[in-house]
Amino acid sequence: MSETPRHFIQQIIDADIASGKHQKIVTRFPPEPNGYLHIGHAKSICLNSGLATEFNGQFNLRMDDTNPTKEEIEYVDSIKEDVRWLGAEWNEHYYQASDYFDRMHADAIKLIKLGKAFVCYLSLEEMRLQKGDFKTPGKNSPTRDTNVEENLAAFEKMTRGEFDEGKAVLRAKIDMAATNEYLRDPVIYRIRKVEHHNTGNKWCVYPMYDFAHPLEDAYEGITHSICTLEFEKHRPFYDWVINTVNTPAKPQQIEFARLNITYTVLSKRKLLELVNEKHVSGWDDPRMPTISGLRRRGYSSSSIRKFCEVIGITKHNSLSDVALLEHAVRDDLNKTSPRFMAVLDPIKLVITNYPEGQTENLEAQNNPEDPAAGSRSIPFSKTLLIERDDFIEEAPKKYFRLTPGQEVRLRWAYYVTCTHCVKDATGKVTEVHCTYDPATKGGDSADGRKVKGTIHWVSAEQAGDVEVRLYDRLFMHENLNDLAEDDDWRKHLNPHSMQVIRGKVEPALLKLGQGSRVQFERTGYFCVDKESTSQKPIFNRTVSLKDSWAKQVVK
RNA sequence: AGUCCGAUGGUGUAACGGUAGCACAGGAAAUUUUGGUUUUCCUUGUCCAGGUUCGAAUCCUGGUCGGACUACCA
Repeated sequence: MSETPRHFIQQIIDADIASGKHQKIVTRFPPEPNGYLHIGHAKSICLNSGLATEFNGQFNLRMDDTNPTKEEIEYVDSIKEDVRWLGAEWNEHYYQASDYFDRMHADAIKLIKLGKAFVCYLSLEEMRLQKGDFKTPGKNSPTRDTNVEENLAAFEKMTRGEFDEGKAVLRAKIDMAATNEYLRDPVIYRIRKVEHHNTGNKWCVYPMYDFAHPLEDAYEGITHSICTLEFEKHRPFYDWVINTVNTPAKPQQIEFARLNITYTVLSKRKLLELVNEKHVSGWDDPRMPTISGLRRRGYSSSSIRKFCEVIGITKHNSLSDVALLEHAVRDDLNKTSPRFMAVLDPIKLVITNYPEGQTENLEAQNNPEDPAAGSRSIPFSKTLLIERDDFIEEAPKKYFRLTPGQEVRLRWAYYVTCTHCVKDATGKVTEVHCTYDPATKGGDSADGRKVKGTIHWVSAEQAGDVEVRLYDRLFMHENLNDLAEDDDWRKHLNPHSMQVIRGKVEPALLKLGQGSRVQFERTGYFCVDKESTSQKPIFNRTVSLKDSWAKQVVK
């Protein structure tokens, strides 16, 4: 009878609490530190930490670092930073799979002693051949029935480094005829003579994910081990490990659908390639769907959490419209970001009847959505800069901006009436001229006269110069999971995903620190880039404002 | 091909045998010192075929379509 609908995982937990199966729940987010976190991970982080919060349970952050050849400390650091930034609180519950290597090794020996694991000397290729396929059952390994003592000794030799890589593995002994291939005597330990970023050279045998993961969960007392759909078929082996090793805790694996977003790639491999092939400037390029990229782009963590809430949790694959993400950030930034005026494509506006050389300061509200945000003062003078497309000499119907004879409001300033424009030899408009009504100071007319249009401006003399980076979607193709095999996803990169321009801004904008999020009135939400300095201010466009006039024009 | 999983407007989701609802997107209007915001209204949906039932998105059967799986990766 709750107002908010409950997704299937919440329902499972509701039932587990009701039945007394668990008094307290424990969830975890277990990234492999081999890449940066992206918005798809955010979905999982919000889910797991959100459940822990909702049920007053515990949330663990755990590095799943069981493969020393792919993982790096750089990634560990970025993952922690991103999870923290998202607001998921792990408190003291930070763990690393590599911290459990001793216990896992002991549990592998336990399996050998139970007659449930054996050392196998088949080559990779031989093992593949003997595995069978959908139709045909696999063949038993020649060493499948080796006795416990020999297996123990052989595993000891593996552990001491007496075999070369690939010469021996430890396998679970289950059933080579199982319809689920993950039960056909899967490999649980392999030899890797590589330094591990955490355990150094202590080990040369490392556990496989399918063996390690259920144990990690059990060691930590995870009650609900939530993962993505592709692990569904691994669940029988997950349960086999838990039950055969007979761990005190019995975590339950639950799968949900991973996130897909239109015009976006969310595979670690492709993101890595975007970085390595220099299609973007790095993992935190503002066009990247990584957490660090979104953050640099100006997304707030609350907008990302909101997005994750809105898309829901299900068991079927779907493709979320990127507009949902953009809506979440606009909605948040509308309420929270202060407004400023910035002109991105300037053209001169001369107020012919305004006194030459005079400057006055005008008061502007910082955020109409939030009176508590206060106000600021903006310099005004005879020569202003306005947006080039806020003037059209021969305007279409319903055009509310400047055109000869039309009166508009300069935001927070005066009503002005356009008189004419000045053009250069090529016919390009170089100046717009107008007259102002001194009685409309502040942007209001005492006689009740209305204007349809309000435009933004900056005072030419006082305006600051800034670099503005206009970002657009990285890809032009809607569903990048749906390409033909011979179709390279790189061919769908948007060549105009970043446009760098010079803008003119009101002075107050120059005082902002890196990461500040603002709205440029009538244009969009922007934030101060991390490369921004007082000598060279840089603004990133997070997302444009909705523009119903632009839609009108298209029609 | 086999096994498993799934299918609700254009998109993402809710409804747990009893009025198909919400959000986004799209459209129309009102308000507006941002053609923003806000408000109101509108368009569009239960994969198909049978069955059970007074009643089916929901349960059953069979199809169709989609996804996952054939690593000493996670």
